[in-house]
Amino acid sequence: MDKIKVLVVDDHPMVLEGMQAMLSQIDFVFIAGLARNAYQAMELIKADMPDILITDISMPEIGGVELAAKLRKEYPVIKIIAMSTFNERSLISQMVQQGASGYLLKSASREQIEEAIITVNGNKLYMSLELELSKKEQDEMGKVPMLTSREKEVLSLIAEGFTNSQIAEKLFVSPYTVDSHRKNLLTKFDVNNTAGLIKLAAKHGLV
Amino acid sequence: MDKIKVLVVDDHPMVLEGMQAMLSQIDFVFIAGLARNAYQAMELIKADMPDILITDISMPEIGGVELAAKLRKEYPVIKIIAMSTFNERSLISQMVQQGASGYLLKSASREQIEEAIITVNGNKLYMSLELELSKKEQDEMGKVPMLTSREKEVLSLIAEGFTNSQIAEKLFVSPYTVDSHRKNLLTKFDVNNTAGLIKLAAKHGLV
DNA sequence: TCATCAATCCCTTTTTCAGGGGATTTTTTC
DNA sequence: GAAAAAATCCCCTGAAAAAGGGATTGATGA
Repeated sequence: MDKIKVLVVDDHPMVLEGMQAMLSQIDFVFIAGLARNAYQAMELIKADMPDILITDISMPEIGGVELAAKLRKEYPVIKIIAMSTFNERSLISQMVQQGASGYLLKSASREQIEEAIITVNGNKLYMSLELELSKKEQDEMGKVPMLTSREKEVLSLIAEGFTNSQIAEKLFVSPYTVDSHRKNLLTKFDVNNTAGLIKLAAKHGLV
Repeated sequence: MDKIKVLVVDDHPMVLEGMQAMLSQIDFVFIAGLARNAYQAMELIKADMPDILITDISMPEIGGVELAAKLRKEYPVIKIIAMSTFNERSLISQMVQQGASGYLLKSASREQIEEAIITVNGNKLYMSLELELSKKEQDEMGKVPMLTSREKEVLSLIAEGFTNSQIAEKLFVSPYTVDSHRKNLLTKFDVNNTAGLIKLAAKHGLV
């Protein structure tokens, strides 16, 4: 078969170099280019359409999520593999929503990268093993209730250390209201104190 | 002059490959070896003493801090450059205490790595530019009081969501004692509630 | 040896939070 | 247009945390 054309986007030179080194060890992969940001990536795509784009999630200016959104509209053929460090798991769902077909951790081995490329090229979803760890975690992900927009606001203010009445002032509502939101969060997510709420905020990328 | 012998330790293959690629572009550097963990590193050091060791801070089993401590005792001649991602800044002081002469971010460019090696080889301290950002931050770092070992224990338990009396049980002390530690933390670090304490715990890598 | 500091323990008052119960009004959604 | 969901507001109780005070022991170090 033809070689699979892969484009890599990451703002860290070390990751870019590492990716290049590892991809060049895979014989069915052709490195279509290396980009340090979304703009460069768009140019390279225009010049030479890749089959797969491997992109970091968090980059300055235009992040991976935005880039994926753009590509889905303009070049829906390109498959996207998102890359992130361990501590950015909360962004997975966002990325998948934006049409990413794969998810790699930056701690991935050459074998995992290879597997991801093959899987995604075969129009299947690839999830890094470390990501789909325990069934428990998956279940938890599945049953995580949605945060309403107001709850997000309140939760992030709680995480910043404001008291109910301070939050009430900021949002121009009664302290009772804020307390209601707080209590809803406690019951909805089955935690029982502020510490739990802050963990929650972290999980949802509100800190 | 002779080439500088550099050994790299990191558990992420991608970083290792990236480092190798970038270091091989520096003509005065000889790559003494690449290790995926502290054990491998110790073996490679025994076989062929490097001038400089570049090590990740957070690795499974034996972390960079422990490795640095070991090397300082057994091979005090080896200079150490610590490497970390952005979000592990709190560990800098620990690393420097353990004798690290340099600090690099994983987002470093080839030029920065080169500079770090030259600086450290000349027996000077190298700090990544991004790390010495604002004076404000540095000042804050400077005036951050130390955590005693007991305070660390208490703080991490607070961050896990335990109440004072639960913590008291775990540590076999009176709830009053736990409360004292809590109050000391609040005043020492100038925060005023649990949310602030948890941020603190995060800053110190206790979560 | 004296001072300092970590770690321990005790008490009180005020504020905030957790958990329980409701109710009303918008805003979505079917 | 009716039903469901989100956002708002209110009250009460008991538990926990915040903020203030102080005291004792033991180790460390100047």
